[in-house]
Amino acid sequence: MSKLQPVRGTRDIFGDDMRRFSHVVRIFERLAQAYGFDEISTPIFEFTEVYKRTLGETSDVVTKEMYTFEDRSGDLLTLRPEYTAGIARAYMSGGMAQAGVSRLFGWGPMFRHERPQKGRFRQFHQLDAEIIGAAEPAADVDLLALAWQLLSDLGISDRIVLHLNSLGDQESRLAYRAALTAYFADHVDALSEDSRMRLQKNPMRILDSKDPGDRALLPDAPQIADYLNERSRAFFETVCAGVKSLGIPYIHDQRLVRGLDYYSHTAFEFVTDALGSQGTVLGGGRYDGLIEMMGGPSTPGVGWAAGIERLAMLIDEPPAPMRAVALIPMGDAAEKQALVLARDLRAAGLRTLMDYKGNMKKRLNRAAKADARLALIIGDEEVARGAVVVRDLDHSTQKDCALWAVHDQVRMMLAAPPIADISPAASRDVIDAEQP
RNA sequence: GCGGGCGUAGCUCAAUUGGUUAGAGCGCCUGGUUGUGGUCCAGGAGGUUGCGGGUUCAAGUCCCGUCGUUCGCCCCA
Repeated sequence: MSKLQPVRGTRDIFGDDMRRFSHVVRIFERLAQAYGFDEISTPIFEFTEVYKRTLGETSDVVTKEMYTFEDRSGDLLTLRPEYTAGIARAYMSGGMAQAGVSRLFGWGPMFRHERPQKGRFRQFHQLDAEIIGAAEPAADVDLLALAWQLLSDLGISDRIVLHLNSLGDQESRLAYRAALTAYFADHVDALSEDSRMRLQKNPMRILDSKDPGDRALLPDAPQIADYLNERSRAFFETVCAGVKSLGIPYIHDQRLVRGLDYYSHTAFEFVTDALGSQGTVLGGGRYDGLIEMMGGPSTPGVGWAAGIERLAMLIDEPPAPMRAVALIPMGDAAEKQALVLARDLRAAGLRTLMDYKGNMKKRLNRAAKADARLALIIGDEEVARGAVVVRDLDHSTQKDCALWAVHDQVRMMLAAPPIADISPAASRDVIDAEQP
């Protein structure tokens, strides 16, 4: 292999991968519109402070995963590792706060300097949906409904379960954190090395440790649910009730915590077992403290992000592109005519392929390989009498057609069932009936 | 950032205990067919065996490094 390779953890997306990718994005855009979200696009880099302040100094993203660099004017910039902080920043700098509740969606590349694995890249892409300015649990439910419908429309919801938890408000969280710290402090000797670090930085993360020793301590550990204050408990119950009425299957996963500092109340992940250890396909939660943390007015918010690559890996075959019409001009005069014909067919929205070289056999061959449905053959004879041969590549039938009637003829033949939809016997009949 | 597996043609894979000119299928190109495709037949192109070093008379094969990839840890989409 040559040195011309993409940077580690990045990749070119084309062919089947690109079709899957686009399909995911298209379904998302359509749904987000239906749910009343407005599209937003934010820069793929921000001042480093935007992420440092909001994600938490001790988070993995900030301590070891950011692509940070100094630009020519000496500003410290970071390629966005996630979408929410950038959108929150845009919300403030764009004066959206005056407009009341903002329902925003977007998608694009994210960058994290991690060890690549299946379903994990250094440049990856996320779908993102946020509701900023709504403090009500109904907003959380609304967002979960969008997420679930997305997974359903992609045809993958049967392989995915919603893990739902509440981290409570600030008060609840601090109380729980204190209790948790006290509990684990009594068992420091039994903790793994990683978890001893977590105990210092973010004790809640010990809860989702995979270390057997750590896990043995969990059954007796304090549970977040027992530390939720009345407000937080009511909030969570409303969210759960909404999820239930929507018929979204979920489990209350008390060990679900999120790595970023800005989360409160609702936290959730949609998880599949089909992607190895990268099972989370969509995740998010409520971040009531985020905007204040960034220096703005106290503003509630909820949101989620989904990995496009991970979703694309889970879906079945994406829809095939439109069957094409292939133009096969033979000779100079024919080529001129084909040029105009191609322009008109394309203007009419038909996928039209134009082949430039080779004998008829090769051109027909290429047309068939490109999955064209029809071939329009124009040679000197046809030019001379103002006609075109329209060949149905599925049925191996063809018709002579006057130039002025080509559009109608093409439409008619495209409307006929493709070969896949008719029985072999019927296909033979057609050929017998129409083959010259 | 840490640990394990794997890198041979565009793709999927062969190549005996280290042995001489690294093969096959698929795909691609050309011809058989001067204007009729998918089948068939014949031919062709395509490789610094990821890269670098080492051991050896001899390395695709063994050793070291490196890059990539993959699985797990960490964490997440």
